[in-house]
Amino acid sequence: MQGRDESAFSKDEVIIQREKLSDENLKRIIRDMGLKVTDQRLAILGVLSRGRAHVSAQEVFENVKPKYKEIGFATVYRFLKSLSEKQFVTEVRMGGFPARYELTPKSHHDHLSCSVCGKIVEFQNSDIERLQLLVAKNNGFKLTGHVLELYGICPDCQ
Amino acid sequence: MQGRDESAFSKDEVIIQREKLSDENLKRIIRDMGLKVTDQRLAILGVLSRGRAHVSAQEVFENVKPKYKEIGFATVYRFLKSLSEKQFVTEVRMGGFPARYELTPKSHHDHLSCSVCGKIVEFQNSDIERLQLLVAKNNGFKLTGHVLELYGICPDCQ
DNA sequence: GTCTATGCAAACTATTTGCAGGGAG
DNA sequence: CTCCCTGCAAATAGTTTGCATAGAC
Repeated sequence: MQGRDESAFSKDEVIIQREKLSDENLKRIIRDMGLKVTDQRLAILGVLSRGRAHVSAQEVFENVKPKYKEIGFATVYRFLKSLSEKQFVTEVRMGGFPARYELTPKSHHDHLSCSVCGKIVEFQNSDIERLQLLVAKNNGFKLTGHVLELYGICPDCQ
Repeated sequence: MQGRDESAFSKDEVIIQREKLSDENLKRIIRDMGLKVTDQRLAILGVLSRGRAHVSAQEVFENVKPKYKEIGFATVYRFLKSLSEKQFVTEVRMGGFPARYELTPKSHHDHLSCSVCGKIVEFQNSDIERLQLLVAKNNGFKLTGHVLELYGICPDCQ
């Protein structure tokens, strides 16, 4: 999808290591939430853990449907909501696009998203993080968190 | 609201000047967009320029209604959209909440807010802006905007 | 007078909820 | 066997669009 050579590879861009979760892991996550293990829930979690990060409910639905043709949107939304509430997944909303979901990453990162197609790229930049701390300190604040979302037009949409 | 002395004043912090727009100014804005001047449009712009920053379409509607009881949501949305497209207002979407609109500030700024008392400090930091551009460029994106919100605990609340 | 803007209602998109039956523990 | 979970359909919230009329220029 990206005819980009090594030299152009940004130091900021990160390929987040999403853990490969075994079926047993998935089941434990569900049980830890105090919920029952069902095929649908396993399938939804499977999509989140195996597939591309940042999937919309629609995409989850379409990925699960081949196996469980009778699954409904309600099931997808309801489970995604449970997962969000329990912090197992993070809901990312950008622009007017449908929410996208990712397994809550171990390592912090920010998002760069395309305002045309909605594609999301993750990045980390320690210089920005450091400057944020500085701004907070200069204002006497103790920094506890931040949201940094960059909007732009991706190479494919330009 | 700020029992703080001069020495603690950060170089990053800015007090945003929100311009007081006269009726003539409002009309000019509308004409400059190549649109016709109507009472409804003046009223909508008036709400944006006089009231609190970051109003939702709903709030604009409610503020205009007393004067123009027959106004419809469509008019509000349509004009807000025109204003956004022409960059006269900026659309801010956070979480799953309805979009909020503010007259595009002359000087760009970000927010540092206290998670205890809710106080908001606006700041500018050109180093961070520069780094953001770099991140976008490294990923082949054309940067069009960003949201940077820092959360922390202010001096008074620590 | 011409063409844009408006109000209304209906359409649309993303998401949530009510309900009766189905399945996990 | 008991609830929780599911699918379906209907409901909701925010926003957009189609259309006939009203109004700006």
